[in-house]
This record gives sequence, C-alpha cells and structure tokens, in this order.
Amino acid sequence: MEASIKFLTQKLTAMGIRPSYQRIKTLEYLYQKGGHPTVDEIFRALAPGIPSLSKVTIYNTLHTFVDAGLVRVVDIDDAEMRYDITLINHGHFLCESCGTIYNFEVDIDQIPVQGLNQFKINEKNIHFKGLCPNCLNKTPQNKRNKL
Amino acid sequence: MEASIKFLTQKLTAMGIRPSYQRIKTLEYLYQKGGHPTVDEIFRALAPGIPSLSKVTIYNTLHTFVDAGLVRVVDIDDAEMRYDITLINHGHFLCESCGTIYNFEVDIDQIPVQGLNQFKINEKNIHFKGLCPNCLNKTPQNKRNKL
DNA sequence: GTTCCTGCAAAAGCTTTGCAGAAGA
DNA sequence: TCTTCTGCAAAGCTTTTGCAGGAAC
Repeated sequence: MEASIKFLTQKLTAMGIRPSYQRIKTLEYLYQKGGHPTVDEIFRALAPGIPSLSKVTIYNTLHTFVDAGLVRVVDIDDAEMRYDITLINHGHFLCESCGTIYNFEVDIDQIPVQGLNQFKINEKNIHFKGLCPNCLNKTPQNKRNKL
Repeated sequence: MEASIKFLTQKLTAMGIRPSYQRIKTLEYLYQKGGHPTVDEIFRALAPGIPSLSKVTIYNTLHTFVDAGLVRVVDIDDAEMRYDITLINHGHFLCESCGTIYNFEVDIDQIPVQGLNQFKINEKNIHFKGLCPNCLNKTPQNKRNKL
C-alpha cells in the first residue's frame, strides 16, 4: 500500500490529528506492515529510527487513531491488543501454533443473525482460531505455548 | 438451567475434574448466572459463601474448566476475560453504553468465508458492539467510559 | 504565546507463579 | 499415604496516569 510522507501527513491532518513525526511513522508502519501488530511490535520497529521514542507515545498515538476511526482494535489476542488499519469487512484467523493472525474475506452484513432487531450495531467482528497451512504441514503439531 | 449439586459433581467427575467445593460452586454460578461473568464477578458472588475463597482459585478453576472444554473464553472485553458456559453456536453483543453482553443466535457454520480452504478451524467467534434496546431508549446516549 | 505532544517515572489493574498447608482419593 | 487443590504473598505484564520539557501552530 502506497504511503508517502505527504499522503500520511494529509491523512492525519484531514482527520484533525496533528502530524507529528511519531504519528506519521506509526501510521506509515501500519500501512506498510499491513498486519495486526501489537504496541510492542510497533515500538520495536520504530525505536531504532526514533531513539527518544517512548512506548507511551505508541499507546497515545494508537488511542488517537482509534478515536478518529483510522484504525481498529483487534481483540483476538488474550494477552495484548492488536491494531488493524484495514477497515473493509474482513475476519481474523489466529493460528494457535505460530500466533500469526490472517485476514480472510467475509461479507459480515450477510451473516444471518436472530435476536438483534432492537439493537443498534456499530461494529461487527468475526474471528476464528485454529491452525494455518504452514503449521499444518509441520508434524508433530505442537500447541503454541501461551506467551 | 437445572444445576443440582449431584449434577454438578457428576459433570466434573465425568470430565476428570476433582469436584471440590470451590469448583462445584463456580460451576453452579456459571450455570445459574448464565451470562458472561468476569473472574472478579464470580469471586464477589462466591466469596460471601466461602469466606476463605481466593481469587487465585477462581483463576485456577476457570483454567481447568477451559482446558476440559467445559467453558469458553469470551474475549469481547478489552480489560478483563469473560467466561461462558453455553457451548452452542451463538454470537456475543457488547453494549457500549451499559457494558452488558448479550447472546444472539447465529449459525456460524453458514457464514460464507473465502480464503480459509487450507486452514484447520478449531473455534469460531463472532461479536458485535453497539447499543442495546435499554440504552437506546435513554436519551441522551452517553458513550460508556472505558473502565 | 498558547496549545498540544512527547516521554520519563510511577502507579494501576489483571493474571500468573512459588510455596506451604489442607483436603480429597 | 500420596496426589491434588487451595490460598497467601509476591511477581510479571500490559496499559494508564501525572507531570515537566519540548514541539507544533
């Protein structure tokens, strides 16, 4: 996904978010990585380039992004929060062996549900757990230790 | 849901779990309450009846139950884990105003997904967020503060 | 100049671990 | 008796909060 500094700056400004260097770099990482990183992963990726960087700033930045609707929280992981910039309808698959989170396509609005007629739905999440193809091909299949 | 001491004891024994008083009471609470309680909620409910009870025991007990497949972890809540004894296919709806978690019916196996042909799926979760009817009827609709 | 942001330090909160005594088989 | 369970104390970890200096507008 293309993510020039100019594009990122404009994106932030358009959202009413001040385009600080830390925020630009965090947003850039989210676009380039494209996965579902934890705060710690983002921090470890950006820290070498921003020696003064604090993990608190990553927390602050992500909260700002979530409040602005720029990223979404993925709470498929019991231990840590994960953040996801892809906003189109998709589900998440957590491999219980290697811990990788995959996206898969799902038309969330077509899911037939009953009993929510009176409810106002703001957010729909779907996540599966199991084993990914890579781990299925390895034998024996060791269950992932909880980190 | 019926949950006599005898039934609970047999249930635990059948699962290979020693039917201690704490475990019976925890299982009884899960059956009677039927909701999606946190560790703290279970602890506060049982502590008056078991003065010596420790929260650690609730953690141990729930881990035992989860390992045995007796209950399921519901990770719709960012802050705390919730546990759910209903094992039939259903989704969870979190009201962002009052924090209540509702069940709703959904045929999870009928959800059309693409891209998971090579994956082994062990667990399927679906959770929505929004406002429940009770909170919709109240105006103004205050957004729930993060706890 | 004023507002907002960053990041250090510390605190807060949930969960896990180590261990000694108690309970169950 | 021997294994397993309970629960106190303490630690581990992620996340939040308070605050002073600094950056952005």
